[in-house]
Amino acid sequence: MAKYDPNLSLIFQALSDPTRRAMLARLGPEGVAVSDLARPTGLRLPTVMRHLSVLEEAGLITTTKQGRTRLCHPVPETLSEVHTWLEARRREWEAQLDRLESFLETLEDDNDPEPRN
Amino acid sequence: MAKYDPNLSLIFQALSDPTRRAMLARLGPEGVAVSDLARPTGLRLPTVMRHLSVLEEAGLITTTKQGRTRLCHPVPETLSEVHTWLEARRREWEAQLDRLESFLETLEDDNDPEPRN
DNA sequence: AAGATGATTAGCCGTTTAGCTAAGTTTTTC
DNA sequence: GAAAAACTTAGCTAAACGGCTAATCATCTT
Repeated sequence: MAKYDPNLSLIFQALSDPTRRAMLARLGPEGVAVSDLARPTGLRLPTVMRHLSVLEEAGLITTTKQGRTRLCHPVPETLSEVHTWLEARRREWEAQLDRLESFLETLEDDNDPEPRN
Repeated sequence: MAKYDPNLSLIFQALSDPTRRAMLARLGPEGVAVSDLARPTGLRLPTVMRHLSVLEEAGLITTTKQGRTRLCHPVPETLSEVHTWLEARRREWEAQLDRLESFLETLEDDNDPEPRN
């Protein structure tokens, strides 16, 4: 089933850098060339290459070579892995919220004589 | 509106460590003591404290002192910030998929007269 | 064929990270 | 009131990170 290793550590690590997040946000339909991704960052090309390889190893992008330029494409499926983990935590933590809410409601019951259903 | 700085870098950085993710997954309704979080990790207490302070600075947990023990509580709202960012990327990247799909369909029409299922 | 353009490799450098030990501090508990 | 329990602080180390330059490779363009 799981065709690729989710490796959340690599993914989160990749996402933890603002430059890399900005690059992901600039990705578009046709694929974006390395130089075009580099330009707005103000960083040198080797530095940008490093960022891109981090993103690629995390599975967040794929790249293809066309002539002398390399195009970068987003990989949405990898974000799903993050989403899955997030939702798992949220569900686990909701139990706490539910209990907190009912606790707060009992407080309201003390102050508020309205009937309950 | 935004009452606190989302600081996605801190959040993703905090989530990039498997030990920290495991600790988050062990958080429960009543709050969990530092020692109880430490035990299954096999790490020394100062190391665990470091991890917890990273999580706290990222806004992923809050801690309260009760006597000599410190209890750790999850902060679900912070996960929402991540969720928001993720969904933004997914929406942006979907445009690509839609265009790619229709592009592929045009190819199929050209090359392959067989019906598709 | 030469030069420009885009990417890549190798390697340096200061900072941050994740672990540790050793030595506190503060609250129980006996 | 002494010892145990639970955390805390200070400080060490090796490895990883994020930036850089310099030099090289590969592909257009003229």
